[in-house]
Amino acid sequence: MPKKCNFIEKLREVGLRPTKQRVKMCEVLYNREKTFHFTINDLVKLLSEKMNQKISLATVYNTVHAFERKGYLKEISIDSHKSYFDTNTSAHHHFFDEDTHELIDCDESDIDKINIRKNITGKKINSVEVLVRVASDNQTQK
Amino acid sequence: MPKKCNFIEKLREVGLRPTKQRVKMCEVLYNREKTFHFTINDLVKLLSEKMNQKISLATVYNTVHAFERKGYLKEISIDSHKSYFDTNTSAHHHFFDEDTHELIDCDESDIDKINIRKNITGKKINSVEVLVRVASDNQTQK
DNA sequence: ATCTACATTATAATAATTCTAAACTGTTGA
DNA sequence: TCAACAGTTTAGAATTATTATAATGTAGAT
Ligand SMILES: [Mn+2]
Ligand SMILES: [Mn+2]
Ligand SMILES: [Zn+2]
Ligand SMILES: [Zn+2]
Repeated sequence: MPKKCNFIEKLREVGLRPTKQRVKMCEVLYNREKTFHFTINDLVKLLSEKMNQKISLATVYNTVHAFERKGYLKEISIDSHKSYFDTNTSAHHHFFDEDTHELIDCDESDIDKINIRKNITGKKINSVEVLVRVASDNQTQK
Repeated sequence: MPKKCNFIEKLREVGLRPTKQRVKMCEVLYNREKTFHFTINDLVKLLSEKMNQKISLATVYNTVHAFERKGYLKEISIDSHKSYFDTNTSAHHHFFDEDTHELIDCDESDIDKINIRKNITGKKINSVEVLVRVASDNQTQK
């Protein structure tokens, strides 16, 4: 996604009408340095609090899924209880902080290339992703 | 878990009362060769159909979570929309068949040891797990 | 300006999961 | 042996995340 505000172009390119709700969502999601990991709830809060944009919950869901279909967002499974999304849509690895429930992207260099020795007959590999769960080091817990 | 039916002992060992519901669940979960990956729904179906045991849904949830707390089951995150559980409670890797939604355990030998080069300050690594998504090889789709 | 397909919205519906409170049962120890 | 208690089960209600519905609005083309 672009650095500044011509999300209108980008949306049109993939065949999504650049409505003001979608443009606002793009601004929240993509006007930032690093990739953004979020839940629907995070996003709704950001839209209503930071931006003063009231967008109906249904639209947020619709738009997130539209972006996902168009390759602007990727769903990440770390918690079976709610959906996390990621503005980094490539196959990549994560650290998951079990204290803060924060996801952190791994760089290429952080983890050696994974070598899969087994193959399932008649199946091709779509993705290989590593999840590294981390937690507080200090033994402050009883 | 044991091969035959002294689940009563095992349950007592971890401080769970060996009620008939729990013993039946143990039989369904652990009287099998390979590790078992399942959703709550799978389990309820197995209990009512194969075994002729009607167990309330609340009890199935309660018991699964009790087993999880006691280290008899582990929750697996592959799908943000429902919970999968695994009778293999060690940290291990999986293949996930995106056609059939089936989980398959990887053996030690299937994937080389993962080398993590990055570390998050103040955090220790709890687990490192790989998810390999696979799907049908034939290009039968449009 | 008009039209039309696509979007947005409030609201209802559904699905997974958890809570509640009453009835039940495994275990303990008199 | 058996009453008593704590832990367990249960049906059903409540909660939460998500999706569907159907009426209204709007972007983009003519
Ligand atoms: Mn989804
Ligand atoms: Mn859970
Ligand atoms: Zn990421
Ligand atoms: Zn497994």
